[in-house]
Amino acid sequence: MSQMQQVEQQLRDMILGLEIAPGERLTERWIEARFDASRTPIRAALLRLETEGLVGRDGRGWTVAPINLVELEQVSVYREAVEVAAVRLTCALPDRGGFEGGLEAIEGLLESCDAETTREEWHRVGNDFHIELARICGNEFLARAVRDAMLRLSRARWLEVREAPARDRAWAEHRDILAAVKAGEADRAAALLSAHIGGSRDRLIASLHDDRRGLRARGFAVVAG
Amino acid sequence: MSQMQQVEQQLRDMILGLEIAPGERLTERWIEARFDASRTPIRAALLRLETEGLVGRDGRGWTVAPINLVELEQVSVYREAVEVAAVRLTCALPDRGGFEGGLEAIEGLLESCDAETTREEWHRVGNDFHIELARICGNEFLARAVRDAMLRLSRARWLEVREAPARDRAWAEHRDILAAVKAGEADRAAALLSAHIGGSRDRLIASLHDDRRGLRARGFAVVAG
DNA sequence: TATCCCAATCTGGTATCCCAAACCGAACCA
DNA sequence: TGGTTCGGTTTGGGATACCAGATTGGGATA
Repeated sequence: MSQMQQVEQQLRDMILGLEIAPGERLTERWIEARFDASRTPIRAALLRLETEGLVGRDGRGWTVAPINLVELEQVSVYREAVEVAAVRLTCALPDRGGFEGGLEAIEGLLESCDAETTREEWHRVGNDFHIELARICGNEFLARAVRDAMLRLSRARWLEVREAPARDRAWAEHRDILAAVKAGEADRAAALLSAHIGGSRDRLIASLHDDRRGLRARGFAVVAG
Repeated sequence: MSQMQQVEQQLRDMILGLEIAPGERLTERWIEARFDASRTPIRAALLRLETEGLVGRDGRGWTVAPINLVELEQVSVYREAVEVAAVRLTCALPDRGGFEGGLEAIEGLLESCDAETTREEWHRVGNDFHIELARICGNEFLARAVRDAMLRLSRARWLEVREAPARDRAWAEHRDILAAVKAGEADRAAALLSAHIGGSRDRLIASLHDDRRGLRARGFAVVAG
C-alpha cells in the first residue's frame, strides 16, 4: 500500500475516531512529523479527505470539518432519497440480490449483534447495514452515495447519546425493512426505511443540539443552525 | 487563481470537450509540458478529476475515463432519484424558491434558447436547467449530486445524436416540469421529471449503442454493456 | 527469421527545496 | 494605556531532484 493511502487511512481514522477534534486546525508540517511521511503524499491525502468532507479549507490552511447540524440534516435528507431509491431498485430485482453476499449476508450482520456487543461494533454494523443494503441494488452510484453519506454522518452518530431502548428500536426497524425487501414489497420497504431514516435524523439532530455545550466543552467545534 | 485550479479547469475542459479522447492515456509529464506547470499542481488536479470520474487509474498511470454505457445508465438512475427528491423538496417550500435566482431564473434559462441557438448553448443550458432546478431546493448535497451526475453525463450527451424534434420535445418537457413545480404539484412534477429523465436515458444509451462503431473509429474507448 | 534477453528509457511515487503571503508578537508611538 | 506598525516565523503552493519498478526496443542467438 502506498504511503499516500496509509496517511489517508490513518488520518481518516483519527478524524472519525475524534482523536482530532472537529474544527481543529491541521498543518501539513504537523502531519509530516506525526506520520513520518513527506508532504507530497500528505497533500494528496488531504485533497481526498476534502472531497469526503472530513477536512476543509480555512482560508489558507486545513481544518478538520466541524460538526455542522445543518449539514447533518441535509446529508440525512440526501441519504433518505438515495437509500429509498436503492431499496426500490432491489425490490424490483428478480431474486432481490438474495444470494451470495446479498440480503442473507445483511441478515447475518444484524444477528451478529447482541447484548454483549461493544459500542464500536453497534456503530460499525449500523453503518454497514445501510451501506450493504444499498450495495445489493447493483447501482454503484447509489451505493457510493450511501457510503459517502454514512461517512459524513459517522462522527455525529458516534457522539449521539443513545440509550439501549432506542438502539433496540433501531435494530427492530432494520429487521422490518429487511423483511419487507425480502418479500419484495417495495412500497412498504420504502415507507419503513423512510421513517427509520427520518426518525434517526430527528433524534440525532436533537441529541447533538441538546448536548452542544458539552461537545464544545470537549473542544469540538459545533455549528448549530 | 492557483495554478492547480487552472490546470484542473483546463484539463477538465479538454476532457469534456473531447479534445482528449475517452480512454486515452495521460502522463503527468505530458500535462507538464502541455500546460507549463510542474507536477505538484498537476497531481492535485488529477486527484480531483479522479473523484469527478473524468480520469481514472490504469494500474500505474492515468487514463481519461472511457464512455461506459453501464456507468451512464447507472448515473442516470442515480440522478433520477436525486432530482425527483430535490423537486419534491422544492414543491414543499413555502415560496418554492420562486424568487431571487429561483424558478424565474430557470424560466429565463429556457427562454434564452431559440432556433438560432448554437449546439454548445443547448448543451450548456440543458445541463444548467437540471442543476439549477436541484439547487433551489436548498439542499447542498442533492444539488451537488446532480451537478456531479450531469458532469459525468456531459460527454455522452454531447456525443448523442439528437435531431431537432427530440430537442424541442426535451425543451417542452422542461417547461412542463417547471410549470408543475411552480404550481407546487409535487406528484405531477415528480412524474414528469421521472419520465423526462427516463426517456433521456433510454435515448442516450440507444444512440450511443447504435453509434459505438463510429465512436470507436474516432478513437474513443466505448465500454458497452 | 523468430525469439529471447538486457539495457536504456519512461513512469508515477517520494523527498526536499524555495518562495510569497499570511500570521503573530513585540516594540514603539500617540 | 491602547493602537499601530514592522519584522521574523510559519504556512501552504510550487518546482525539482531522485528512486524503484515497468516498459520497450534493439541486438544477439538459435
